[in-house]
This record gives sequence, C-alpha cells and structure tokens, in this order.
Amino acid sequence: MANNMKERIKDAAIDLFYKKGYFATSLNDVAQNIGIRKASIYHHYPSKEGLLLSILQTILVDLTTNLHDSIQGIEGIEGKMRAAVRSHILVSIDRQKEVLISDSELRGLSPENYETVVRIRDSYEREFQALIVDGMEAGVWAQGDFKVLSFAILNMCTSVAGWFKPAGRLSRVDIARVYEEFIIGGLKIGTCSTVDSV
Amino acid sequence: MANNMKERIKDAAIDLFYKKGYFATSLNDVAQNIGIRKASIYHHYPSKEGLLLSILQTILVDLTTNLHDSIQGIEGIEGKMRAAVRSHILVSIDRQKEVLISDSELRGLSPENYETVVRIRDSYEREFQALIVDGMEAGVWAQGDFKVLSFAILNMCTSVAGWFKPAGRLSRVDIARVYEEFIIGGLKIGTCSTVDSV
DNA sequence: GTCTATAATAAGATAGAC
DNA sequence: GTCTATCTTATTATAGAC
Repeated sequence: MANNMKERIKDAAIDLFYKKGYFATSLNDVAQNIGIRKASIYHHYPSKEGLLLSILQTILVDLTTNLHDSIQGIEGIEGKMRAAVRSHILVSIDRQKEVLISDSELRGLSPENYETVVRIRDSYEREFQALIVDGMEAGVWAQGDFKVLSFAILNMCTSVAGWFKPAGRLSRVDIARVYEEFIIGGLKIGTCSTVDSV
Repeated sequence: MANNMKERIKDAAIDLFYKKGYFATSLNDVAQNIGIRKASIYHHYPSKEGLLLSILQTILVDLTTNLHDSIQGIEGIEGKMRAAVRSHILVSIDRQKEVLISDSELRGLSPENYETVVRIRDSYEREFQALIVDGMEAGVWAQGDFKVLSFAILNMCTSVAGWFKPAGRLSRVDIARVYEEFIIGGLKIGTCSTVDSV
C-alpha cells in the first residue's frame, strides 16, 4: 500500500471502481475504505471524475511504456508482434483492475477528458496496427482488414483482465503463451493453408 | 418501435444503458425518453434491476437460440465453429446495444439474479468449449488450453459490440468473415507450421 | 394504466474550523 | 491536511387519485 494519501486514495478508488464500477462507487465508499472522510479527498483531487482521469491516464501511459520496452531491440515483425501481445497480456494481468477500468469506464469522462484519454489509447492501438500492416506487406501475415484485426487482437487481450484469477490453474506466462500462439496463428492463416479438414 | 408500453420501456432502457451505462441512467431518463412519468415504469417492472434482468435474459437466450439454429445440420467441427463464430458476431452487431450491456452491466444484479444470468452465459460458453475440445481430439485444431481459448474467442467476438458503427466501411458479413478466418487460423496453428519468418 | 405527490435516502461538492 | 457541517440536487421507490 502506498504511504502518501494521494496514492492511497487512488488505490482504494481502483479497487472499488473495479469491483463495483465507477458510477456505483461513491466517494464516501472510497474514503471509508482508507479511514478518512470524503471531504478530504477534495484536497488531493478536484472531483470524482478527476480521480478517474488520473487512474486512466496512468494505466494507458504505462501500457504504452511497457510496449516500447518490450519490442525494443527485437528483430523481425513476428517477434515484435509476439512481444507486443505478451506485453499487453502481462500488463492486463499485473494491473488487472486498472486495465478493466480503462476498458469499461470511459463513459464517466466529460468530452474534453474523454478526448485526452482516447488520444493515448488510439496511439497505442496504432502501434499494433502498424505491426499488422507491415507484416501483411512483408508477407508474414495473410491479407485482411488491419483495423478489424487490431480491434480483435487488443480486445481479446484486454479481456483477460475480466476473468483472470490470481489463484487460477495457469500462470501469467502460461496464459500469455496461449494468446501469443493463437494470435500469431490467426494472423498467418492463408499463408499456410485453406484446407477443409474433418 | 414496439407498440406496447412494456416493450417501449425496455427499448428506451436498452438505448440509455448502452449510451450511459446502467448506474448512470435514472428511471427518470428512461421515462422522459418515451413521454411517461417514472412512476409508471413500476407498473410494468418491479424495479430498475428487474428491468436490467429482463434485458439480460432476453439477449442471452436469443444468443443461445441463434447459435443452435446456426450450427443445426452442419457437418464437421470446423464448419460448426465457423457457423458459431458467425452467429456470435452477427448477433453482436444486430443486437449491439444489448450485447454490450450483457458484457458490462452484470454488476448491477443482486447475487441471486447474477446467478440466474451467469448460468445462461456459462452454458453458452460451454457450447464453444465443446467445439474446441472436440476439434483438438479430432486433430482439427492444435493443442491448447480450451478454457483460455474459449474466453479469448468469445470476448474478441463480443467486443464487436463496442466499436461497430452501422455507417462504417465494412458490412456485418465482411466483419464476420475477418473474425471467422482469424479464429480458425488461430485454432489450427501448430497443425500447419511453427516456422519463423522475416 | 398513468398520473401527482412525496417519502426516504444518498450523492457530489463546498465552507470554514482546527 | 483532515475534520464537521451543510448545500443542492438527484435518486429509487411507494401511496393514492383519476
């Protein structure tokens, strides 16, 4: 647990927004969770929405940073895509609550704040789209609609945050491997076969 | 638009729960949308949650029915999986609002109602899981964790409801085809190659 | 079957004491 | 930096007239 109050408030909010949703959580819930009164929250954040905004910006920036670190220095499009998928899956597991919030609570934002957040998300998506387009041009992947494929891949990976349980059968790395193989296989199809079997 | 009031209330609720979310929507919003007072809603539904429950049950049952109709009479595991994916994608597009609600608003339910809804959803998921397991045993698909793969496939398809726009570039059938090829390719990987290219 | 009126409660946010 | 107290507004839900 963080030792400064601003972070403790944020951690409690992440926990509650994840469990109950943003609108179903009151600032009173958040305050009670850490033993303060709701009025004190306003010393650290301008509003409930400001608290949400801070959570969303942090996780989206961290996703982007982790992506860059992960594909840094890797040669080849397939290797880069494998690393990108692993990065997204592992962050979605390690930062499960924040990723789920980033996937479901954007409606809590005003138009201006929504714009700010979606800009970060879109630039993250474009990095995956570039890997798809480059791979198609290089003949690594089959042809297909790169935008639909990027939505399919990213939403599939993000949804891990909706079902992962720390005490489950599989390790985070096991899960990442299943997604990695499945996605690479899907991107390559057509380059290997269109045989009808069984 | 439905002509009886019970359905008109439901349609308005679907529209608002989709746009704003369940907790951010008040029964006053719903009532104003169809020109009645909020008290009148209680003549048709026992509570706000009862209205949500009705929406969720309808779409989950309809998804199941459409799946059965779609794979009915189709021979072969690959053909059945292709039909199942098409069914899920097309319903997620045609009933976009309800599918999005079914994917994001289960937290609005009491434990008992949550149980009721999740039972339907789980039995739907098990039908996809059976197609994955059967295909692995028959050698149509590569080996892999069938549960993780079922979550990956279903969540990827469901997420179409989050981004589809009726005025977009691609038709509903075009989109379904992209998903179908991608998913079949992912399930087959390992049966065709593990070559590292580029 | 829909209405007006209201009960009961809780929300986000602010003022000002300490 | 946190508190108590309060403002303002909105919510779900119900009672009872028409």
